[in-house]
Order: sequence, then structure tokens, then C-alpha cells
Amino acid sequence: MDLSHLNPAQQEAVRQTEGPVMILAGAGSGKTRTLIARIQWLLEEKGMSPFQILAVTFSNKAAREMRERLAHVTKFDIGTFQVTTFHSFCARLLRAEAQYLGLSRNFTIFDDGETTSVAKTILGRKGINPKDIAPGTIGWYVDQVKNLGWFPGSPITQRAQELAEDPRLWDLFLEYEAELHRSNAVDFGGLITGVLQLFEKFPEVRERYQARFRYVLVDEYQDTNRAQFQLVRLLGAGHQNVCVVGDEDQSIYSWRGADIRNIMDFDEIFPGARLVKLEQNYRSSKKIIEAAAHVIAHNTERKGKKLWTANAEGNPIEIVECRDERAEGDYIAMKVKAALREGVKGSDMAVIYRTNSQSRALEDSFRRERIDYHIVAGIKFYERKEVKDLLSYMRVVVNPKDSLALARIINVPTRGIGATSLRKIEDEAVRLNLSLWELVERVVSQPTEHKHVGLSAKVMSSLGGLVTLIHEVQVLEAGPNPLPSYSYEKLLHESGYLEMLKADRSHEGAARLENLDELLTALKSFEGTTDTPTLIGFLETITLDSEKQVDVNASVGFMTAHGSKGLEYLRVFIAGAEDNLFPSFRSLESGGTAVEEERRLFYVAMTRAMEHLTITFAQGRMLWGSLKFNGPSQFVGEIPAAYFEKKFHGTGPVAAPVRHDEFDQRSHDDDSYGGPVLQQRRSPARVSALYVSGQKVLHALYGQGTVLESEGAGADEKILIMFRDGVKKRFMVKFAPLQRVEEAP
DNA sequence: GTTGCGCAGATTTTT
DNA sequence: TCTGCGCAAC
Repeated sequence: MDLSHLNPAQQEAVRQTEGPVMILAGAGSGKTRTLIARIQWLLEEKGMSPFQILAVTFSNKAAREMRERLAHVTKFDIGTFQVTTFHSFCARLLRAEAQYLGLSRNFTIFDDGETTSVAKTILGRKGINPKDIAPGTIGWYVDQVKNLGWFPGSPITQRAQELAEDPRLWDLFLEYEAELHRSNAVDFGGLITGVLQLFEKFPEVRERYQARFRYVLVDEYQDTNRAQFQLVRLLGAGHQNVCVVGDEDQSIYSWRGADIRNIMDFDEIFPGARLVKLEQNYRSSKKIIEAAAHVIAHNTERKGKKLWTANAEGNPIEIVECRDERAEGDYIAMKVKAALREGVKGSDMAVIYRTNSQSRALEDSFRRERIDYHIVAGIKFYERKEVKDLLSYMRVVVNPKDSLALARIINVPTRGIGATSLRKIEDEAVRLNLSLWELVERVVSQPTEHKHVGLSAKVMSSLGGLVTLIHEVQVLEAGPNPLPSYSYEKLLHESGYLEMLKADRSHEGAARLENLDELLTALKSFEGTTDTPTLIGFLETITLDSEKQVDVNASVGFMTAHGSKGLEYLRVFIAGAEDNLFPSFRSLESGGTAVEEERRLFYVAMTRAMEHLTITFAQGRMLWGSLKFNGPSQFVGEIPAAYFEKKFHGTGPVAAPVRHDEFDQRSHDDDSYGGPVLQQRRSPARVSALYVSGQKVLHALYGQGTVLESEGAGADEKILIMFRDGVKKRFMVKFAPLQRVEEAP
């Protein structure tokens, strides 16, 4: 096999197939290309079959991409590659071996929201006020425990208990686990720990999988948690052919349980591990790579990698100080527009920010300038109410023990089974130690024996109808040719859900109908991807792969820094590079490693850029209802002066010009950014108000208007303006891009 | 069973 | 300032 398209380090990463290997792959160092070549090498030079190689990635998107590329460069069919996410891999394995753990293979996977719902139920049952222990706290604790790799009988039980800040948490956790088991359900973390439990308790099962997967590859290794690490350890325990690929400088998910120790301790668990460093960057210009390298060098928790590039010098990074978030948005919109005119495609540009809430001001600017954009990883389709409702119907069909799903739909659409009736049913179910569904079935089939439950005739008949519908769909699904889309339509029509939505004449009702159409489309497309489509398969796909489908949109991408990982763009704008925002105030509060993680995040954002990088920050920003003056991010201060040029962007001569005595030199490294920054404490009080009502004004964005009210004076002056289109807006005079217009004589 | 108000809280979110 | 939620009243 020809490896001449790879550099020497990449070639080593490909050839070093035997024994443990850790590849430290810097940003843009051709990691995926190398991984593809490595698998290809195993197939062609080592004569492996695709079934013998397990490659684990973090996102479904990454897995899909890798499968596609492999199918492209090898003779094997795309379906043969064992390239999946940790979670899908474990889900599939658990379904195959479910009986060992007392699960049935149609178990439901609970997402975070459902975890919280179960937590709520438990609190109610235990009579604990949710204000005392928040359901979210239980969810958080559950997550922690499972991230560590805990399972019943695990040696780390004591450590898991010690994690609890409240002594009651451990009991609540056990109760939560019991409830999941009763529901024949597994949460995200439980998918991983379930496999750990299986492997620890049943060595014969473990050995089967160890023998099957002769080579194990783990991508995005820096983001693995302890549980996933244990899984990798167990899978590789025999042959030791474990290859992990990661970049400690891009570890940005420690808050989700990712543990950097997995990188630091790799050679303790896998002695004699080879270390290969991919340090040549092929993505970005010298200016960008070197500036990013300077920033990340401020971190102490590193294995030490020196990223370099043979690419051209490139353009200096642009650092732009803007008056406020609005000016920031306008600046970026202006630059994007200019680039579009030059012929740069929208899809080659991205705006990256720290928090989702920042997108609003940016979107406003883009809309005003009529620039197409799309938000990457925005609202999740499958979390919409109507979609969740229908998914719950499907879940009840697939796994009747899923009481959460049943409780959700038992009165949707309304069937007269209100809170009181539901309570009666639940109580009786608990009393007889039955699942909700089992009890409902009994009540319907033997009404006389359940008279004491006290359900009205109306409720009884509603329940009867529901049971019949679910049974009918179950029969369809168990039949020789199940068709999920047909089952779905039957549920949608016969449950009365469709009718209910059609009765809703509002705009929202129409949108919901559209979403349900989209769900049908998703089902149909799912049916196209598999020979044996079932509802179980569909439910699993969407729970574990909630990512929005391929964006055919050719527009500018808006995304959080987290969301930008793994992507690249010709031009990148990082907005909101201010202390307390990026790094976040929380990280600054806790300091140390938290700030280092923010720095890695900033580094990830910087290294997305190929040719142009613009970093903007605002002097003043509206945050949580008040104007905050945070000053530029300390990370901006870590970029040496040789790599950037500095600009200002305020809007106009304005009523309240920023006076120069308001600027102050900030202390920074001598060779780095030390630009003027508006200081809050010295906002000077002006003696009088600048505007009185009736005054005609010209606003840079809204056009002409008339002042209706004015209050305060000096730096605090606020005015209410009515614009020509009748829109009223309130402004702080200090920041509004306003000019007075004198009346024509 | 819906609507509305008051209050708390307010990062990041591959699965 | 904005949102999402829990509870109270129609």
C-alpha cells in the first residue's frame, strides 16, 4: 500500500499496528486521513476483515464520515465497517447480550431530560421537596457516578459514594437505578457501565469480544471519561492492539466527565505504548498557527507538542475593539458582506462564540444586512413537544414497561384521564408491584376485579381504546414485515393526536403538523438505510444521534466554540473575546484548570481558521440585564503583537462621544495587546441631559425617529424613541449610534 | 385542562 | 433582561 501521501510521522502512525499506540494529533494535522490509512493498512497489509477492527469516535457525524471515506478507498461495503460511537457500540452490544443483565433487548434509552423526570418521580415518592434536592442534582450525580465507571458490585463503590455532597444522594441514586430497571431502560452513562458490568461479571462474554476485535482504535481520546477508558482497557487487555488518537490541547469536555488522566496515564495501563506526534498543521497560515501556539503555551497541563506549518505566512489576525455587542455584530456582518462580494462562499466562513445567547445580537446584524446564516446545532428537532409525544407512543409499543413514556401520552390527546386518575393508576401499580402498563392492561381486561381502583366509566373506556391501539401496533411490529412509518401513521391517526393538532388553528399548530411530517420523513429515510427496519432501531438511532442532518445550507455558520471542534473555515470570526465571557466568569471564579480548559477552547476556536482570523470584543455588553465592562479576554493578551493588527469599531460621532480620559492602559505583557479599554469606574457624570422629548434623531440602524421620553443624565441618560415605522425602542444615550437632526427651517 | 403570573436563575451539551 | 418553571385561578 502506498503511503507517499503521508508525512513520516503519519506513516509511522499507520505502520505501527502492533501493541499500544498513542497518537497525539495537533489541530489540522491530518488526523482523519491518517486514521483512514491505518485501517486501510490493516485491511490490505494485515489481511484483516472489517469486522475485526473496531473504531470508536465520539459523534455519529465523525463515524459516518469515516465509514464513507473507508468505503470509498477500500473494496468493502460501507455496512461492514465497525466504526461507531461509544454509545451506539454499547447499545448494540447490550441488546445482543441483554439477558445477562436481566434486561430485555427492547430496552429504552433515556436521555438527560428523561433522567431528570425519573429523578422528579423519585423525589416525589420519597417525599423530598425538589427545592431541597433539585432533580438536576440527582441527574448530575448519576452522571458523575457512571462517568467514573460504577456498576453494581464495582470496586469503586466507596469513591462513588464520596462524590455525593448530600448523604441522601446515594440512596436516591440506587432508587433511580431500580426505577430504570423496572422500566427496562438504560441511560446514556448506563450504556457504557452496563457493558463494563457485563465484561467484569461474565468473562466468557468479554473474551468473545476481545477475540473478535483484534484491533481497537479510539478517536478524540482526550474526551473519553473513565468509564470509556475502562471499556477500552478491557477490550484491549489481551492483544494490546489499542491505538488512541487525541490532542490534550483540544480537551474541552471535562465538565462532561472527560478525564485528561486518560492521556496522561495511557502508558501505565498499556506499558510500552508507542507515542507518535503529528505536529505539522496543514490547515492554517503561519500567523494563525503560531499565534494559537503562543496562547496554548500558557497552559501547564500538557504533554507538549509543537504545532508548526509549512503554509504561507498569511494575514495578520485582526483584533477589533467594538463599542458594544451591536457594533460587534455590525462589524462582523460588514466584513462577511465584503468577503461575499470578493467571492468567498458563505459556507467558508464561520462566527464562533462562547455562549449561545451571544448569537442574538449577531443574528440581528446579519438579518439587517440580509446575509444568509445558519446556526449549527441549534434547537433539537427531537426535543420538540409533539415529536417527543409521538416518540413516546412508539416507545410504549416497543417497551411497554417504559412508564415514563406511558405517563406522558396517557392523556395526550386528552382522554379524561387527568392527574387524579393517573395517580390512582400509579398507586395501584406500585401496590401490586406492576409496571404502569401491566396494570392498565389488567384493569381493562378484568374491570370487575379492579373496581376498587375507582376509575370512572369514561376513563375505563379511554384506557380500553389506548390498550387496543397499542396492542394492534405491537402486532404489526412483531409481524413478518414491520414498517415503522406505517405504525407511526396508525398511532398518529388513531390516537386522535392528529385530530387534536388539526383543531389547533394557530400558527403553532401548523408548525407542529409540519414537524410531525418531518418525523415521518425521518422514519422513511430510516427505512431506506436498513433491511430490517423496526421501531426499536428507529428510536435508538434518534436517541443516540440527535444531530441535525447534513446542512445543505451554503450560508455562514454560527456556532459555539464547542460546536466548532473538528470543523474548518477559510475565515473565522471569534466574537465576544472578553474576560468573564471567554473565559467564562465561572472558570475565572474557580481559576486554575478551569481557565486552562477555557484556553483550550479558545485555542480550538482559533485553529478552525485557515486564512483569516478576526477576534472581536466589546467595550460594553448587555449581560443579564445590565451593561458590563469586562475588558478584552486575557487570551487576547497572550497573542504577541507581531501576529495581529488592532482596529476599533464604534458607531459614529454619537451624542455621547467616548472621551479619551475614559480610556486606560491595561497591564499586559509588553509585546501583546494593550489597547485602550473603557473603564467602568470612571464613567463621567454629564451635567445635563442631551435629549428632550420631541427632539428628532437619526439612528444609524433604525433611521429617523422622535424622542418620546428622556430620563437620567450624563452616562446614565436613557431615552425612548419612536421610529418612523412606529417601532419604539429604548436606548442608553452613551452607546446608541444616534445623531440629532435639526428641523428644517 | 388551560392560561397567566411571579420568581429564580442564567456556560459549554459529541451521546 | 429574558426565559422557563411551578403553582394558582379560571
